[in-house]
Formats: sequence, structure tokens, C-alpha cells
Amino acid sequence: MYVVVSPAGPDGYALSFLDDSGEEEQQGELVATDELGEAVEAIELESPRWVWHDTAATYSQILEAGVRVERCHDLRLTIALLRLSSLTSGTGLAMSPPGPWDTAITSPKPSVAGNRSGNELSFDDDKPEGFGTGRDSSGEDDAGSDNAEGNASGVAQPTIDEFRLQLETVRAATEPNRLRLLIAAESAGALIAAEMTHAGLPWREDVHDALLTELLGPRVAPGLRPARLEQLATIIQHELGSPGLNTDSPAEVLKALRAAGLSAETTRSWELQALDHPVIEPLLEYKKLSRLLSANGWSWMESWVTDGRFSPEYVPGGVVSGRWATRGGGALQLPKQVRRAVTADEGWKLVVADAAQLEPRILAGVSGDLIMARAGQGADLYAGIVASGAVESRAQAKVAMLGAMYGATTGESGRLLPRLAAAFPAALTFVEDAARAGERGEVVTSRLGRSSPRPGEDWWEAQAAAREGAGSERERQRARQQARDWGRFTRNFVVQASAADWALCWMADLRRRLCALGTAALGTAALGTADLGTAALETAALGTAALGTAALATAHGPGRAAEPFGTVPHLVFFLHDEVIVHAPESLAEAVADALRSASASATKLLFGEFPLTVPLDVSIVDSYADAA
DNA sequence: ACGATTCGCGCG
DNA sequence: AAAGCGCGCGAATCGT
Repeated sequence: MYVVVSPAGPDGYALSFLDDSGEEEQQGELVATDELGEAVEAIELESPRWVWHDTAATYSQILEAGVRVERCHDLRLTIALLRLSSLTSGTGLAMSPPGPWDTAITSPKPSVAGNRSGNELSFDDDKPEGFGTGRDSSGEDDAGSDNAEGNASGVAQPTIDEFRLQLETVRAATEPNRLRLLIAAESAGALIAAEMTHAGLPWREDVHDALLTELLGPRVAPGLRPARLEQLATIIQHELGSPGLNTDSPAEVLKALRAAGLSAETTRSWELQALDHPVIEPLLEYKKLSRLLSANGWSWMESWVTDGRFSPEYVPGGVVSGRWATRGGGALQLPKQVRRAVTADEGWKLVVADAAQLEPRILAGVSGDLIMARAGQGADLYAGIVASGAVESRAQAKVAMLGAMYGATTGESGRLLPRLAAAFPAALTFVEDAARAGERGEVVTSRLGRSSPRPGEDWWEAQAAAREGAGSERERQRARQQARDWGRFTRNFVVQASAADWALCWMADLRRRLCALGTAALGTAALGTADLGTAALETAALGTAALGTAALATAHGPGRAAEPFGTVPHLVFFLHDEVIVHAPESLAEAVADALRSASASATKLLFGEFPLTVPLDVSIVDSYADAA
């Protein structure tokens, strides 16, 4: 069953019920915004798939009411996939001009730092053109239920139509099941993103403050330099013999370095490291600490940490490869320096898991390179590559693999590539083909059907001009450069995007297992971990395990603030190939098992019987800094 | 004075 | 050792 959620009037939603083929099976109903969570909770007992324009906008409100849902279909994320996918190229949907469904719903009030509540929406103000049915559904609904139901169907029609179009487009696709899995995974990712933003990453401000004080000196007002930075600045000025030097200005620092007889082209740290001069050490320390202060100092904490939680906004589908982006607080770049502050609540643990060498393993999978897959049977793929005889050291194996996936041409990496190609011809041919396709301006596609964008107008014009021999030699050279650049992008895309496919499946499967764990833990009997297996997962396209509504209901008793997680272990952080689960201590070991089972499930979903393994590094810790 | 771009560095 | 992919962010710098 599908339940389509559409905006209706200034302060409400229409819920429409569709059967599995998309036919309307019963009259819809209208609910006010502040009743949405309650209505969803009741319907969720039937395990529907929720269909809505934008998960981030709608699901956050449901979470505010303390309610979670098991699965959804995000119309905006799906249309983005279907527009670009090579599996649906040429379809009406792919060729249609951009419309309202392509646009995210933005909340009227820009989200205030750390404000994890009150994210109300006004569809009247914000809905893009094209939604209107010309009918006013607000107002005298009391007149009779017939009237209300009629309006519910009317306002819901554009949403229902778009959903049916997307279903039909998938049905007609080259490989519908592959796309269905991708869409289910992408939508599950959107649910997870909203839940992680809602939950936040447990953050100890006192630990963070102590750490800053130790490294920088006591806290000072914004704009002022803490003691340690002041001290280092003075030393630098002295060593360079320029008392007025502004150590924060790269241009001034560079000038001063050259005046002191040092041959630097830039002030980048790695370049400075090569220089031999007494100023280098204090200068490097200054840059490091200055970075810490500006990126993750006290004002960062003030802006982004509230009530012991760091709550960045995750942006699923924010990168064309399917990786997520984030907004706010630089969540993609939490320095190792400050991870000490990420600390489990009392009685809870952080279960930190990292998919070891994910991208090269995924390359083995997408290219069907059995030799490389075999090299990855152990815990360390790079050690396996050394054992295969392709290169001498682990360091070489790593730099060569990265070079293969990124398109290195020079340096040690470039030199090692022929040896890698000889040892693993299937894998290297695969990325090489992807690069050649990109150089021709063609589209490449991930394991589950996410395709790369085509290069822009400028790119094509430059190529055309160069082909016709027009323009200067310089312009032709530039065109070749652009072609190679795009080739490196598509070369990497097939790996990065397939790894993102895997990570989404991993998390979606993990989420179901975590919910099952929470339910089992609250039951009277020890039910153990629910292992639903791959077959069940495939038929369900990511999501049939009950979310444990009973557990959730128990978790927020009457009179308490609604809390959608209660004692259920839940994801609190995700970074490409790494997750953090916040779990009650008693469940931590079971969560670690769930993480590994989910890895196996995801690998099987993507690669079937191909003998690929994605081992995890799992740590059960109190602080993120203690993770392996 | 202010928006756009670049630099430099953090993460995978 | 410092290239080859993908990001976000703050400060400095550039352009108008």
C-alpha cells in the first residue's frame, strides 16, 4: 500500500491511499499539520510506503511528533535519478522540462543553528508553481465528510499523478528492478538523514572546551587571539624579522618568507614542510591551531552544538555521485583533533564502523575482477595486492589503487599503474573504459543505475571547435585538457557512485536491524537479533521489518516530550563509508553484529553471488576519538 | 561597501 | 610524497 502525502491548504495535508499498482483504493483524508504525526503513526501499523515530495520537509515534522516511518518514496530525489539515469534515457519524464518536483521544499524560516524544533512549513508561501488545482481546500470542511474527502482527492491529484508517472517510468526502464532498488535506497537514505539531523551527534561541550583550552589557551572573545596563537605569532614575526607581519595573511607571510631568503611559491603546509628554517615549525603550528580555532573553535560550538548535540543538516543526493552533502558545521570534515568531544550518553555506547577500503573493493565488484576480489578476501585488500606480487609494499598498493581510481598520470602512482593493470586487467580496463567514455562526453552509470551528468555547453563547444581545427593551438590544447578532466571525473564516478549505492543499501538494511533490535530488547522474551536475510530484503526493496511501533509507543509515555528513538539504537553520523550508531550499552555487541550482517546484505544486493567481501572495522567506544 | 572568487585545509 | 576524485567552510583577496 502507498499513502500519498500532499500539501492541502495553508496548514494541512491530504493523505491518499493507493494500492500496489497505484490505483486509488479508498477516499483520502485531510489532516491538520499538527495532527500529521498522530495520523501517520496510526497508518504506519499497516506498513505502507509513504509517498511525498520532499522527505526533509515532511518527515522532520513527523519526527517532531515522536513518530518514525519504515519506508518512503521521495518524489524529488527519484525524479533526479530518473532524469539522469541511462536506464530511463529518452522517456517522457527524462525529457520533460524542470518542474516543481525538481525543487526542494524550503522552510520559510531559515533553520537556526542548533534549533531542532519548530521547523514548520508553509506550502502556501513556498510551493513552486504548478501545484495548484484551482480549488480551495481550506475552510468549511466541517460541512460534511464528503466535501472533505472530495477536496482531499482534488488537492492530492498532482502528487498522485507525478507518483504514477514515476512508477510507469520505472516499469518501462531497461532494468526496472535495479532502479527500484536504487530509488528505495535513496529514499531510505532520506529518512535516515532526517532522523540523524533530528537525533544529532552526542557532543560534550565541556570536553571540547577543555581540549581547546589545552591547545590554544583560555577562551577569549571572538576576534581576539588566544594566548598560544599570540605567542606563536610573535615568534614568527621575530624569526622573519618583520614585526608588523599579519600571520593570518598568506600573501604577507609569503612575502616575508621570500624576504628571509626562503624559496616558497605558496604558503601551503606541505610545501613549507620541505623548507629548512627556524620559522617553519612555529609557522606550521600556528596554521594548524589557527585552523582549529576558526573551523571548530568556541564560536563553532556556540553555533552548532545545542543541548549536547551537534546537528548538521544532511543533504542526500547532494553530490551527483550519490554521496551526501551537508550544510552547516562542516560535518564532512570533523577533524580528528576534536573527535574526543563526541561522547556517548551515560549508559550508552558509540558503535563506530568503517567499511575498510570500500572503493577498491567496489571496483573489484563492478568490474567483475575475480583476481582483485580474491586479493580482498582478507581484512586488508592492500596486503592482498602485495601478496599477489603486483607491487612490493602496502604503501605502493594503496597509492597505485588510488591512482587507478582517480586517474593519476604522473608520480609514483602513475608509474605503478602498468603493473596494476597487468595484475588486475579487468578492473583497470573497467576504469579506463569509463575514462574514455567521459572523454567522448558519454554518460557512465553506477551499479544500481545512477548516471553521471553530461558535460556542459562550454565543454561541447570547445571539443567541436578543436575537432574542426578552429581556434589557436592553445585553445585546442585546452579542449584536450577539458576532455581528460571529464574522463577523470567519469572514471572516478563509476567507483564513487557505486560505493555510494553500497553505502545506502548498507545503512538502509542496518536501520531495519537496529529497529528490530530496539523492539526485541523491549519485548518480554529475549528475541535475539532479527535476521531477515537477503531474499526477504530483495522482495521488500529495503523495508519490511516492523519499526517497532510498540517500542516507540512505550518510549514516549504520556506527558513526556515525544522522543522518536527512545531506547532504540540509531544512526547519529554518516560519512561516505563510515557510520556511528548510538546504542544502549546492553545492545552494543548486537549492533556490531547488525553492522556486519548489513554489510553482507548490501554486498549481496549489489553483486549477487560474486565473491566479494566488505569487512568492517567496528569499535564499541565511549568516545569517537577511541575508534580504531 | 559588498558580493564573488580564490586560497588553504579539513574529511572520505 | 604531495600528483589523480568528491565535498564545505572561513578568511583573505579580487572585482565592481
